[in-house]
Amino acid sequence: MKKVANSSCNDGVLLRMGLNDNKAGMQGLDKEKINKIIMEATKGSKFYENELKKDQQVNQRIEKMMQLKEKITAQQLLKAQLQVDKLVIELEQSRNLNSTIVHIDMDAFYAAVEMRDNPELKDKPIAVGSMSMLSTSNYHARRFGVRAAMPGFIAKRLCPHLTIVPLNFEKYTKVSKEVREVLAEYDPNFMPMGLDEAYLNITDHLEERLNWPEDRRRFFFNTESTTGIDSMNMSTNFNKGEVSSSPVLFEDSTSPMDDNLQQTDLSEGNSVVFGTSAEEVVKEIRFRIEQKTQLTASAGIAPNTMLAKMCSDRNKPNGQYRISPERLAVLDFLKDLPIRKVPGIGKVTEKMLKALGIVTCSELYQQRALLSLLFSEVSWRNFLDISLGLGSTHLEKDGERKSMSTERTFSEINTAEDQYSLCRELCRDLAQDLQKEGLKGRTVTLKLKNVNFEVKTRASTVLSSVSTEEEIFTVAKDLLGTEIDSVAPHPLRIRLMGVRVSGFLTEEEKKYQQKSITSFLKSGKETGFLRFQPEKSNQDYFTKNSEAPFRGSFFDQKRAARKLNSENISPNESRGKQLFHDDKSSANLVEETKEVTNLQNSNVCKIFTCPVCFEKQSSKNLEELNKHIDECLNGMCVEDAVELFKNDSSRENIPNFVPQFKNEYVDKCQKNKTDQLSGTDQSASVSDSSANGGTEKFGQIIPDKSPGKQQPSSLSDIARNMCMKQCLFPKRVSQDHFDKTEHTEGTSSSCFFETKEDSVLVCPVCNSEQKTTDLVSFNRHVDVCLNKGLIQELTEKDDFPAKTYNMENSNRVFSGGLSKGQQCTNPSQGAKRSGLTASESVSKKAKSSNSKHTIKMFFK
DNA sequence: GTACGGTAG
DNA sequence: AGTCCTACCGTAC
Repeated sequence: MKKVANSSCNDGVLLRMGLNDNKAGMQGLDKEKINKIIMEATKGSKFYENELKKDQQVNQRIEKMMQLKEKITAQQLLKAQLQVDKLVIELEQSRNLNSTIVHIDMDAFYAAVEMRDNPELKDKPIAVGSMSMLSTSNYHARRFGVRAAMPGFIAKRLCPHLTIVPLNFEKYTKVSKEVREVLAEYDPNFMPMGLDEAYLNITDHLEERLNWPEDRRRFFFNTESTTGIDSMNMSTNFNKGEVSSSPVLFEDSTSPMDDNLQQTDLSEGNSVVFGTSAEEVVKEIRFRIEQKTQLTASAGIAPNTMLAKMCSDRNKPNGQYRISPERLAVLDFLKDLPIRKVPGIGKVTEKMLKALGIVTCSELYQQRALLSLLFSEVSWRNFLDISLGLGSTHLEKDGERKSMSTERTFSEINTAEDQYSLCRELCRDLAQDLQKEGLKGRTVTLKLKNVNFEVKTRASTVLSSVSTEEEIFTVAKDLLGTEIDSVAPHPLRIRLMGVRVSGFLTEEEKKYQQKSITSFLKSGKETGFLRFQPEKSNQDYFTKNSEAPFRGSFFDQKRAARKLNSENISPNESRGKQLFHDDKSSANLVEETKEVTNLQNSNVCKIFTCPVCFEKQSSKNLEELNKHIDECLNGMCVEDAVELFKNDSSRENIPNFVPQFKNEYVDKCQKNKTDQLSGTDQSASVSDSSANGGTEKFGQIIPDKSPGKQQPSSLSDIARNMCMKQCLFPKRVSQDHFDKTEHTEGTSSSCFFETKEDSVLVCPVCNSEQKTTDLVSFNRHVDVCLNKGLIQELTEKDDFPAKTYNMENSNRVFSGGLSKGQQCTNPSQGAKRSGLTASESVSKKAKSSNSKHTIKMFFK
């Protein structure tokens, strides 16, 4: 369904939209007439103009390809031939003919259901859909060129008597369920593809069936006829191989059952016994479907899904076809098969291949060397599989959904006001759908189609996943705003808007989200996060850890020590170090403790300790980690900033010290401690701030502007605060930067303050001024203070806390800069992100190794 | 990560 | 008067 007519002609838009396989009939139109009418109806429309434009783009692609082809030398081709043929041999060796795959396809499904339920439609040409778009048509209507994916108003011109029935999905779903009940008996793991199609693997069934007594293969005709259709007559025809009594659908079709009927036992008058072959099984399935629903299905039987699908098309409607599981049978089937019949090859690919003289699958095989030079690896390997008749032999349950979207077409909307409210509506709908499935995603995509049918998509990925109307709209409205601005002062004239959410959290991340909240409440139970089970194949993770139980990171222990006022931290335990390691191939972030230093597995949830809240966090990637830190930083709000002094010499580069922060910090420290002990959920304040009108952008909470709250008065205030925070709590870093930075342990190299001489920092613990040239030594002092001398001796050793605060490491994980996708479009965000004024923030590091995006962002 | 296009149902 | 909606994948940057 919903497929435009196959086109064997590749020239022009007209024929693509027309009909090419019109069967001769008393009524109906011939191909030329149909195309003429379509052309008349379509010519001059914006739609048509856009079709022409797209067509030209395809032509350009073809042109490029042909130029490329011209440059190919005989030698290159020969070399390619050898390489490809080597692969062919491998592929042949792996050819698997042992499965029996069935593809079931309900005939003109929606239309058939409507006809079944309304006898008045029986003899009429009908289509299901609306004036603007048809989903499918019955075979009667198809003779007039009325097809799926054709607008109703054009169909009406082709066939003025056409009855257009509105869609009734509930009904189709119900019928589909009935069909599926039958299918499940042959393969409990069958794979539905939409409402009207399914793949089955009947290999096991066939084997079992051999031992079945005849009675188990006997089925009775349904003698109750609740509708106007004479089901008895249908069934009789079914067995005799006569034309089906569904004349409306199949008036001019040949009998579906006139071949291979030998095995079907016509014994009793009201029952049939089916044989044990694959054909018989599929006949049985189709028989049962028809008895149950009064609808017919077509089917294909083959050794893999691709072939099965092509087979089901062969004797449509109400027919079936089988490719026997032999290599030659497969190749014979493909020999003259037009490539357009292959699932996955659409009109564009067809046209491109036609330009290379490839129309049939055997030609596809003949040109394999050339194709390997003109197309991407994925593409030409796919072509090769097709031409060899290779496909998947098992039915994979389709995995987790990857995106969810909603979009709407309407008559022109051109005022920003309407567009925003429409956008909100879409977000509301989408949020509802998302919540139904309990999904949250990080990427929001806005889709727009202007009145010229040009489509645009604009996406934005935020750090904390979204699912509510408000959250989605916050992102979507920005994207929309940018588009409106981009055409200003002209109005944005659109005919479609859509919103999509993707980048869903994995199950583990969902659990993590909940855990991270409860963990705050639990105030840091050591084992909390270890319940984050790594996925399978991570046995060694636990084996290693079972010998030396995870003790928590350095910070964690400190916090625990402080809280419990314990004096029993052994040096060994305290030496657990926190460092970050990036496994580029898996793009995962690893916090390695002594115990898990060699951990390489990519699927493991890594544990780290948040330098802000000191909670252990489990995370699979950098974004997640940074998100948490963002939330913590914001949760503590700007008052938590640490003071920073700068000597007069460089005062112009560093914000002035703001005295009030000093005492506030200390107070806040106390408060945090109490909060944690009393179970106050700090993260709650983060979400609250957005609920209270603070807006969340790019995963960061923009400070609540509500009156009564102490606000940093200006951008520079925010920047200063962030700058201060950055001293104590190294900020985030982009993955890019992270990847590019070398991972040299222990070398405390550049940090923001290293480049400036004689910084004076105030220790947040003892409140004394510390003159320092680098953060490492300052951090060391803080550590010492925190531990009240307990661990002091350790600080003398080289490998200790330096790593904890090591800017080399911290830089990667926390320090300034954005990844490409997080570029700020608005200067205040940019400032907030970077945490520094422009001139300040372009440190040596940023200049040299962070991408230009960062720099650009700084100066926005 | 973003933008766009191809494909299918 | 007038040409859908949802989802996935691949490619290029």
